[in-house]
This record gives sequence, structure tokens and C-alpha cells, in this order.
Amino acid sequence: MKLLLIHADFMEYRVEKKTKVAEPFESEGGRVDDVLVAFTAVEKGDSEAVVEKAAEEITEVAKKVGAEKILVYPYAHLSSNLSDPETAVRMLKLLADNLSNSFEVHRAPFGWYKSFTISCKGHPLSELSREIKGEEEVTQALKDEEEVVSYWYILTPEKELVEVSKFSFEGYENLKKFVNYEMAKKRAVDRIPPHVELMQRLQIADYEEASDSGHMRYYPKGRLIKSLLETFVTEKCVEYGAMEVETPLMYDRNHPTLRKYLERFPARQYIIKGDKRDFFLRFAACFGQFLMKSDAVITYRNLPLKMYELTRYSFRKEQRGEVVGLRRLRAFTMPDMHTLAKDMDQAKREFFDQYRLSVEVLKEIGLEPEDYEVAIRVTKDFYNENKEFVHSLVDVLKKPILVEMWDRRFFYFVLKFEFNFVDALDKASALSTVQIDVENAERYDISYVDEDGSRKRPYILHCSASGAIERCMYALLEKAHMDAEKGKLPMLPVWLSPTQVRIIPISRAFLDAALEVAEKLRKARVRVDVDDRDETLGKKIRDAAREWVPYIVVLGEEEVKGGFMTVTVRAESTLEQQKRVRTTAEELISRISEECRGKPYKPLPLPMLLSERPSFR
RNA sequence: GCCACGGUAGCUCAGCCGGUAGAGCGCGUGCUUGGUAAGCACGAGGUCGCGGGUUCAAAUCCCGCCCGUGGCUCCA
Repeated sequence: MKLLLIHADFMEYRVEKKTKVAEPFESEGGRVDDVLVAFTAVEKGDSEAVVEKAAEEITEVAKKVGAEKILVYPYAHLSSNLSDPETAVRMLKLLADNLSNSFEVHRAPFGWYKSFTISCKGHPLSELSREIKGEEEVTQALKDEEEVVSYWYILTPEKELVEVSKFSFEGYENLKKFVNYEMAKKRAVDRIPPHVELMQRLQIADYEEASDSGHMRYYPKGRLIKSLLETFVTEKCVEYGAMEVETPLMYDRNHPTLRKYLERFPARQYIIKGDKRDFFLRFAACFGQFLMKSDAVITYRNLPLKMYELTRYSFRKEQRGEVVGLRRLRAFTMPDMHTLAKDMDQAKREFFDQYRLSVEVLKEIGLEPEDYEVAIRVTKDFYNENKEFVHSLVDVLKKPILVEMWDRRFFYFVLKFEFNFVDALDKASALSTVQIDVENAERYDISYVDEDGSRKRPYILHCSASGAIERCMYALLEKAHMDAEKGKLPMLPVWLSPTQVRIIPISRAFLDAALEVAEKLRKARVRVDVDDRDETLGKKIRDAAREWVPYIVVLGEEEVKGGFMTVTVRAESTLEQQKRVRTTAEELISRISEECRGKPYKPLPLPMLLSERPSFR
């Protein structure tokens, strides 16, 4: 709704001629003195709520200027996105009604050609315009979510289901934090999450203020780390048996199938206006993969059928205040694998396997089971029918699991698990997750031909083996921070460290020797750089340490003459006591390749000489 | 969306009872060539978020706006 408010000495109008949409009107016109005229255009999508807000705005202005009379005057020219006439009349009447409690309200008729004379008072507040927007479209699932009644339990390693209030959290402090976080959903923290400062200081990632919030920039080091994680998770899923595909980022908002799915997914979308159609940006790879599977000819022989895509990006228009650092973004990268399963038995087998796959993926990324807590969300019916299966999940990690149970199925799945990382501020966020989807095969018309020739609906598993890549980075940084608080030197896993080895020549005279060693390491696929800056040794050591370089090599006369290397090993050092070893280039290479075994490799993302590097902040 | 706080040099921030714009770090130049967490000196660098107001005079006070961060909410 658009409003143009004019505080006038008087406003006089005459109805001249009817249009097709004219509302009945007997008189010839009207005149009101000392009036606040509200020229009003009702727009598409305007609802009762919008009218209410408009009335509040008008009331506020009227009070400010001291007007006691209001004339609601339909004025289509304020908008190029008008509602239909019936709605407009209805809304205009409603607006007048709304205002009539506090003011003397007049209303000019809708749908007539009218002439008018207005005498604007001309003081600073006498001409104002307002745009009133409705609440953004909220999906049914978001509304449903508010009504969900949850029952909370702990599934113990002994496979007992205990009410949360009766469970003793002794020895499970992290689980307690997680449960608190989940159930209370409240937190008072006045600190910036530690990973935000780290991602900036280490020149990994940063806010991009020229974009929407939650869309980050990744500096060379950050891009390297992200790229390695992306490659690694993709390789793990492909190795697990998934076929990698690529699907579009945006889809028709009014496509009947997709529309229904949107309604079932409690997330806010970005909307893109096209020429004829409106599009939404995908929040996961479901859309493209389901459409692909819907068109495919699939038989029981092809099942379980796994399809995978790394979404760069998934978009979710999270509420303003919940977007923070790398924890929660509006554009993020997620490994998204969907498995078609023949029947519930196969679905359960896959669920279990993917649970284990997720444990393994996180472990190799550098996140151990003690770094996260497991949650299972399940409908009561599914739980009762599959108790033994649900309980069997506890065998994998042998630690208690938080169980959230629902009376009825609000969402598209009957069972899901999540691995939740608990950060330095005791906030939890989900990493890996798998869900058993019982709805979308039907909705997307996905079917397979069974042995007897009949067409059947498969179950669909949604699996994000690591969770969002950015969130993995957040977890690694938060973990490093918590390590530091415990007195350990913070660092990233060696395979993810942008610089794995830094060579520091003791003086300019040893720069060539340093370059020679560096070349040897580089050829062996070690990310090595050389601090050739004109700085003191102490300064260079300090800088290398502040960058979390895992291996610092100091090279001087002793080393060149003796043919060895002096290496400071970060993982075995503390702030007080550096662990320094004598070794050879070959030994260092083999140690690093051992630490990076099975992980992807990418070369140094920056010039090898520190003097040639820009500083990004 | 709500609440709080903030926006001054590349970064972190000081200045804010109005009176010529500051520090540290970083950057550049020179000295220095070092043995394991900050060498020394000099120099460059600013539309004090934007618009209005008050005033002889505004980074500073007032009003409006924009942007950001944190919290709430939410978190599939």
C-alpha cells in the first residue's frame, strides 16, 4: 500500500464520471477543512494487516500535525502494482473504519473520475509519503513449526529412553550444554563469537558489506581451506557410491510441485523477479535432483540410488539477527546427497550407513565425536514401530543421544539425526544430518519399477555428510579457540593449513639456501613459503606463529653446513615451550604426507615469498 | 521484526562538557643482517557514515536517515 499524506487547509472534490469499477455514490462531491488527506493506492498482496499498519502510520502523522479530520482518497497513480478493484474498495473501507475510532473520517468514492482542489499547509510535515508492506510471505511449515509440541528424552548408551529431566548429566557437560540450548532456546552472550575474529585476523573470510548480510568474501587462504573441504567431502560421497550432478540455482516459484515443497520447508527464500515468472533461489539441491529423478527411468536394480551435488550456493533468507560469522549464512555451500530406497528396510540400512559415513567425514575433517552431540528427531509412530533400529544408532558412538519426539508428523520426514557442534559460547549448530523423507517421492512423482513390473514409490534419504562447508570452517576455528583457552597452541589440521611449512632464513645471506629447500618441499606437494622480509628473526617467528604455521624452519649457517633442518613443531609446542627438532627435508616431507594421507592437495594460494604478498586487511 | 551498541587513517581504537584531527599496528624509505613470539629513525596516509538543524565555530550538541555488529526471536 502506498500513501501520500497532505495536511491541508481544505480539500474539495467533485465526482465527474463513473468508471467500470465505480462503487455506488450518490452525492456530487465533498469538502473538508483542516484535514489530513490520505491519498491511497492499494497494492497486490495488501492484507488486513497492511491496512492496520497503514492506519497506525496515518494516526501517528495526524497526531504529529494535530489533524482531527482525515480524508481517505483513492489515488491509483501512486503505484504500478495495483490490487484488483474489489480488494481495493474493501481495504479502503477497512482503512476508514480503522481510523474512525480516533478521527472524523471522510472517504472519497473509488472508481470515479474526480476533480479536486487542495490547499496544502506547507509546513515541514504537511507532505509525507509512506509505503506499507505486509509481513513477508511465511510458509505453512514455518507456521506449523510454532505449534509443534516436542517431547525430550535422552537415549543412553545402555539403550534406555530416559526423560531429559530424569537424566544425570554428570560426565556429559557438553551434552548438557547442547540440551539446554535446544530446549531453552535462549542465550545471553555479549561476546563476538571467537571464530569471527579468527577468520578475519587469519585472512580466511570476511564480511562483504556490499552484498547482503550472510554473503561472505573468502580471501586466498579461506578459499583454499574451503576448496579442500569441498573436494574432500565430495570425494567421500562419490566413494560412497553417489553420482555427482549439477542442477540450477533458481526455480519457478509457482511451479505446482515445487510450490508445495516450499510450503513444507520452514525457510525463507530469496525471490528473483524474472520477465514473466518469479523465481526463488534454491536452499538445497533437492529441487534439481528430485526433478531429475522424476524424469528418470528407475528400476529396483538401480536402488539404492544415490545422487550428489555440492551446492555452491544454497540460499536461505535467514532473519537479520540470526546471521553471524561463518555459523549461519544466507549463502552457503552444502554437500547434498539424496538416496532413493526401495522400502523402509533399505532406507534404514542406508540411514545407518550414512550415519557412520558422517562420523567418518567429520573425524577426517578434524572434528572428533567429543566435539559434537547427537540429536535424533522422530515421530512417535516411527519410533514405536522401529524402536530397535533407533536404539541401534547409539552403538556407533556409544554416547547418549538427545531425542526429540513429536506426536504427529509436522515435516516431510519421520526420522532424522544431526551432529551438533557446541561452540565456545555454548551455542549449538548442526553439522551432519540425514533424514528419511516419506513425502517427496509422491509429490515429485518419483517412482521405480519393481520386480513384478509395478511402479512403486521409493523412500528418499536427505544426507549432508559434513553439513555446510562454511560451518565446518566455523567449527574448526571455534575448536582451535577452545584449545587455546585450554593452553594448547591453536591450529588447523595440517592438510587444511594454508602454509604448512614456513622457512625463515636467519639473514639475507641464507635466502638462496632457503629457496632451494623450499623448492624441494614444493615439488613434494608441500605448501611452503619463505619469509624473505627485512625483519628480525624474532619478528618472523612471531608472525609465523600468529599465522598458525604447523612447521617453522629456521635456516642459518649451522643448518647449511650440517645439512639438516631445525623445525619448530607447533602441534607439540606450547606458548612457554617450543618443541624444536632436527630433521631433514625428506623426513619432514614424509611426515607431512603421512598427516595428509587420503586428503586432497592444492598448492599454496599466495606468492611463495612473503614480501610479495598483499595484506587483505 | 524487536532491543542495545557502534560507524574517525588499511586495521584496532582514542578524541565527544564545541575552538587547527590523534596513537599503536600495518604500509613506504633509510639504518640494521639477526639463532627462535614485536630492532631503530623518518615519512606517507582522513569527505570524522549521509542529510538537515543549533552556533561566530560541530568529529563533538539536537533531529532524521543509511549501514554494520551483538543480543532476542529462529535454526531443517
